[in-house]
Amino acid sequence: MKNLEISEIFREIASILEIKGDNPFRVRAYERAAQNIEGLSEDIENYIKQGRLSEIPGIGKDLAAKIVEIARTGKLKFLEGLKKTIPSGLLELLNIPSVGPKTAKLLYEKLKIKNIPDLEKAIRQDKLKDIFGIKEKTVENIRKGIEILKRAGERMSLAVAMQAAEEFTGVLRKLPEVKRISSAGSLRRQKERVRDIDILVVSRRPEKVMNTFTKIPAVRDVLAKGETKSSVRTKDDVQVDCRVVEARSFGAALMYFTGSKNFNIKLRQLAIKKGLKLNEYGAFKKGKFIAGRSEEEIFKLLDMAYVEPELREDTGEIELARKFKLPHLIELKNIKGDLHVHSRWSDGSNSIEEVARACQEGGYSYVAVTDHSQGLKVAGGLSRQELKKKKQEIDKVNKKLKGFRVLYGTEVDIDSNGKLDYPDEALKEFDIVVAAIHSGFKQSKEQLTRRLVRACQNKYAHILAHPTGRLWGTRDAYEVDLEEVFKSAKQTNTALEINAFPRRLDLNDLNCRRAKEMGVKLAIDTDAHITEQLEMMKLGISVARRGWLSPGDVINTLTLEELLKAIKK
DNA sequence: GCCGTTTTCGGCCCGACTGTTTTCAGTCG
Repeated sequence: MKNLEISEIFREIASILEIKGDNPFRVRAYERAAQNIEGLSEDIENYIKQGRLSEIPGIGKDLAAKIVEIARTGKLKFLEGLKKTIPSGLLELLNIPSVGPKTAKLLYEKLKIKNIPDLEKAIRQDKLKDIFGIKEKTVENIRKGIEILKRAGERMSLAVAMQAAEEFTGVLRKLPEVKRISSAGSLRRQKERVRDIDILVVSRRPEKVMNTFTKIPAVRDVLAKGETKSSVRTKDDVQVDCRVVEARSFGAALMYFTGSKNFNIKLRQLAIKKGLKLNEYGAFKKGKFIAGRSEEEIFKLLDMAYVEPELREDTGEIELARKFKLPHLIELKNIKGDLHVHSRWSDGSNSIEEVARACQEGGYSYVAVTDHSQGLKVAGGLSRQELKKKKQEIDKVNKKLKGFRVLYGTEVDIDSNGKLDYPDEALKEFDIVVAAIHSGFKQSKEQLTRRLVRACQNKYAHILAHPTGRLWGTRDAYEVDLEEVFKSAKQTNTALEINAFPRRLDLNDLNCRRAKEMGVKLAIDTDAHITEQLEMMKLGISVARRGWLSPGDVINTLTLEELLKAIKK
């Protein structure tokens, strides 16, 4: 996949052109192209091979040629040339909050500042104030910005963002002045990583809300405080923005604040074509307010279907919404069971009965207890002897429980050649076989692909778990030809997993969408090792929704009888 | 640099907040 490589290059070009003061629309063209390529669910090499590059929005003749050049040579002459025109460190200045292209350029031209260390030195020597237009406050903001940049590591996970947001909405919701409140931004779009948190409030007393908001205990710095909009940074280095609007603007503001940016831009363009103006206060015709109270109202006005927040990335959803052909997205309540859960039999913490009762209380009608296989000693993998005892325990629990079924399962290891860790005569005894790679991540792409394909071809393997092996913060996805795996999964009726474990979320949203396009069935599982982790199903649902999945694409939305029929190979 | 139900040229989403200014440019989302 060259998709990310290409979008990185286009982003870099955009940054350089911006500093150089090039046509801002040209800059945006590169940014837009970068974003659209990043959002593709399909390998861009397929587009090249089939001459379909111009189908990608924002890709014209010129950018198409550049994409081909990068794919062929791994480089782009245009960028190499551009890089020579400015010092390489200058781009990193743009990462400093409050420093944009104009300031970066100014710093370079007046003080020959080429990178962040230069800038820090200049601040220490009090040289910035020599520049016309820069005074005490600006220097202070830049100094703080550098600090923030150094502290702020990566984006936070969706799970952490949900919690952080609750710290703020929980307090604000209790104010009598707050009529409505919602989180927005990438959190509402349920992206797997979130940079900052946006909160939208309806109130007639914005000053009260702003005062409370900026004084919430978690706040360390107030970055900006206005009449209707404020930004703070928490002690955990999370930026939180809060905006107050009137009730009649709630829908318009929610839409605007939810984004994505490209989605908003396209909708506003659509509005213009219809003789309307769309902003965060509403839709206006000749300056007169005509809609804005709810998002639904605005979509209706634009002659399109409601677009779920998770789809708002401008990757084809707007066009489908205008034809009223959007997929009906899966919801948490559609899930009837978890097909990948560990018990005390291997490395889990609960008995089978505890797992079963927790699942039943959660509203499920089945769960597959899938402990590790014999080869995975570190995780307490089960010998064939132990399997027999485990099966007996499951039978016992099943007799006890009414209206619920524990499925006899395993998470069987896929060895370095693609063979499964139990022989077929053991595998065929299981109700559910989940197969997964746990070692040999550094093998070649061909080897890894072959392993997964061979696992699909096993007659008794029902699900491929965490198919790309990524563990956020620990290791990247291993090299694997997913298109090949998808093809094989489709042919052999093997489902691929969306592992809902917060550090995994594997498959991710884009891969998930591609899998669906190729006709592959998915399973959303938590891989829970203690019953509390069963809750993580909601994160898997987020991925699935961002991956355009409907209930029909996911096998664990089926009833027990349907499921057991559907997984037969 | 892209794009076309006004256009193949001339547009390109829109507004809040800040700092340094006496009316606005820069940054951000």
